[in-house]
Order: sequence, then C-alpha cells, then structure tokens
Amino acid sequence: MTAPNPRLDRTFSALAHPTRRAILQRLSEGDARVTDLAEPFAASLNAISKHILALERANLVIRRKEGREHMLRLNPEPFDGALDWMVSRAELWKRRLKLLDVLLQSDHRNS
Amino acid sequence: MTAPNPRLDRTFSALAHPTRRAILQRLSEGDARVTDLAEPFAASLNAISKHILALERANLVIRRKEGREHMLRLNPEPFDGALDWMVSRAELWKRRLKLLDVLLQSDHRNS
DNA sequence: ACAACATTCAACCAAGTAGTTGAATAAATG
DNA sequence: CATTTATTCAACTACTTGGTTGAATGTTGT
Repeated sequence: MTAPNPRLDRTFSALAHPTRRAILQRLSEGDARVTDLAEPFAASLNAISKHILALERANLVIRRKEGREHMLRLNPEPFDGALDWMVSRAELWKRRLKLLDVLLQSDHRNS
Repeated sequence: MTAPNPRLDRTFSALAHPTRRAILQRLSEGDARVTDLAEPFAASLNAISKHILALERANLVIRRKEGREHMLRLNPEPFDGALDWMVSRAELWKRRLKLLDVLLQSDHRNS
C-alpha cells in the first residue's frame, strides 16, 4: 500500500535545487552562519536565507541562535530517510523488472 | 568542486510529488497506458498526463506509442544516478560529522 | 462513415518558488 | 550612544506547478 509520506515530499523538493545541495555540502564540513553560507554564491543574502528556510522546513538543517548570529547545523536524519526509501525501491524495482524480462523472454519462445 | 548537475534537479523534483512516486511504483509492476495509470487516482486524466510528462522530462519513464495507446515503461537509470549521489553524500557527511564530533570532544577536554 | 476510445492541446486559475530591493530588528563594537 | 553587522520581514515580479474544463487529434471497432 505504501502510505503517502509528506516528509519525502519536503526532503526531495529541498534536494531539487543545486544551491540547496551546495549549502548542505558546505554544512557537512562544519556548522556555519547564514552569511558564511551565502558568501560563495552570486545570489543575494536574502535569497540564501530563503533557501535555508526551505532546508529547515525539510528538517535537513537545524538553526541555533547565538546572539546576532544564527548557526546552521546539518541534520542528516531526513536525508537518511529518503535514502532508505530509494534503496528499498531500487531493489524492488530491479527485482521486478528482471522478472518481467524473464517472462517476456519465455513468452517469446512460446510464440 | 562537485559540478552542478541539472539531471539531479529534475530527478529530485520528479520524486517530490506523491502521485508521481505512486506512478513509478505502479510502473515497476509492469508497463501501463496513461488511462491505466490514471485510474487509481482522484485527479483528472489530464492531471496524470502532466505528471507523466514530468517523469518523462526526468527520463524516469519512457513512452512508446502503439496506435492510439501510449505505453509507459519505467526507466530506473536516472533513479540510480540520484541514488548514487545520495549514497556518496551520506557516507561523506557521516564521516565528516563523526570527525567534527571527535574534534569537539577533544576541544572540550582541553578547555 | 460513425461512434467510442486514448491522449494531448489550450486556456485558465490558485498557489508556490526563486529572485530582487528596501526597511526593520536586534546584537556587538568603537 | 552611534555605527556596523547579522539576519529577517515585507512587498513586489517573473516563472513554475498542479489542478481544472473543454476542444482537438488520431485510432479502433461496428
């Protein structure tokens, strides 16, 4: 039945933007402030702030306020959730496609 | 450097909608026509036709016209591409986070 | 030829996204 | 206290998305 899973929706759509993937990559090297994260990009600070918000909505990033600075930390948990889903689907699908292929071949021999 | 990869954009955004994930699931059980794919959903046939188009743009589905019917086939290739990306990131990130954790601990002892 | 079927195209709408600029808020610093 | 720094909020624009309905196109079956 594979219940609908809104967490996957948010995780995948967060991952669908190259800037957000780059931000995650950067955060894997250590926590960083909003300004630090924005620095390598051409886009405005505000644009990056919004991307961070999207990552927060997906729970891929956790914010901790230290005075006027916001420290962002990578949270791999939902990422692992999406990864698990993909792995299980990949296995299932590959198995089934292989089976269908075999059926098709024997069908061919019988026709 | 991790070059930007527009294929990942399309794959992840295709996967970000529950209806499209359900369509892929259904296609893993065998090829199907547009009408067949639409049947289990509340949404209109046109809506499903658009979802299929999105899956085609991401190359997750391949269309083969047989007379008036369009047969859709699951193409797991871009799915595997996204999976590979996720696996490599998950490993990398976990390794780095563990390292940062160790550094933090020794920092703590020294203070 | 005609009716039924499979699918898309076209136009539209509401909501969401990615970006901008400019102002507001709040904390640190000289 | 005034200024700079870090960040968000608000308003706006252009584009995309997910959905609808109705008409058009092409194919099959009688």
